[in-house]
Amino acid sequence: MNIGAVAKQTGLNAKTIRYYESINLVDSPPRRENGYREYSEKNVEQLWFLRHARQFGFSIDECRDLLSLWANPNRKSVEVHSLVTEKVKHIEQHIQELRQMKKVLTGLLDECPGDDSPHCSIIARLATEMECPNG
Amino acid sequence: MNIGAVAKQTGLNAKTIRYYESINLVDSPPRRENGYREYSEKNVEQLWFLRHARQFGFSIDECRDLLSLWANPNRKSVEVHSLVTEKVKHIEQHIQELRQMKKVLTGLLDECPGDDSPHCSIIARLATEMECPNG
DNA sequence: CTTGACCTTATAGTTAGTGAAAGGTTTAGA
DNA sequence: TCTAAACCTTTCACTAACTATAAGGTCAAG
Repeated sequence: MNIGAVAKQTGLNAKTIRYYESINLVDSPPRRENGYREYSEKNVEQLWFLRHARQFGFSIDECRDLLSLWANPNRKSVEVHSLVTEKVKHIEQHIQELRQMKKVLTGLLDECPGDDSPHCSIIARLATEMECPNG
Repeated sequence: MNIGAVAKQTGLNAKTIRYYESINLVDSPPRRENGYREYSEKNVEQLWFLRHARQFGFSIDECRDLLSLWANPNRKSVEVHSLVTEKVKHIEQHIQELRQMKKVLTGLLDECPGDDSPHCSIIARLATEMECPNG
């Protein structure tokens, strides 16, 4: 299978696939005489795995760990479980930060007339020395 | 005022201040004979503005727009209002995406025993061809 | 024989800085 | 007066995860 077909099948960009290879995230497929990459079943499966893991929001480094756990028949499921638990915690944190930001900005919007006048409390607050709105 | 004092006052890193200057986000302060930057009140105010805007979560490009609105006495507050409204919308979108991710991962966690056995439905799901979990 | 769709590589750009290298200046202390 | 610390300067390289571009080789159809 050529890279284009693999890209179409997995939904990954061909450039992304080459990128994953360049950072040694996946095995390098063998090359044909003309230099083209020839993907085996196993190569394609790795890429599918990555496609899914990335969609779940895992970083490249986390994907590296997941791939290694996948490949290891002696893995303990608790390792996977704690990796994912950590991930969920980070996501929760991120959500909290965004909620706080949204709250502050929404508050500012209420104070801004939003008309043709130049008076705007948002601008005023940005320009004024004040304590940190997020903490 | 030297860059170090400005950094201490505004809470911005000196490198960050130089960086903002290098991308023409703020006015370049004049230099002394020894080449050191000499910050005026106005220079420092711009940096304060940036500090605040960044804390509110605005990107550098958005800060550029906000700075320009701030400097423009003929601005209409509706321009600021719609810029911030857009920002809030993006934050909401982002939150929704993270919520969806969290939901899926939490669901996976429930299916994984988290013990010493290698059997793990999380790994299994990542390895299996399936439809996109986010949409 | 040419056109277009493939494939290859290397390089640079994206965000918003941070770290390091290598050096000049100033100030405080011995 | 010398020196060490604490400033300041610049430029380059690095981060995450690709994407875009350039410049070129290969292959299949008409």
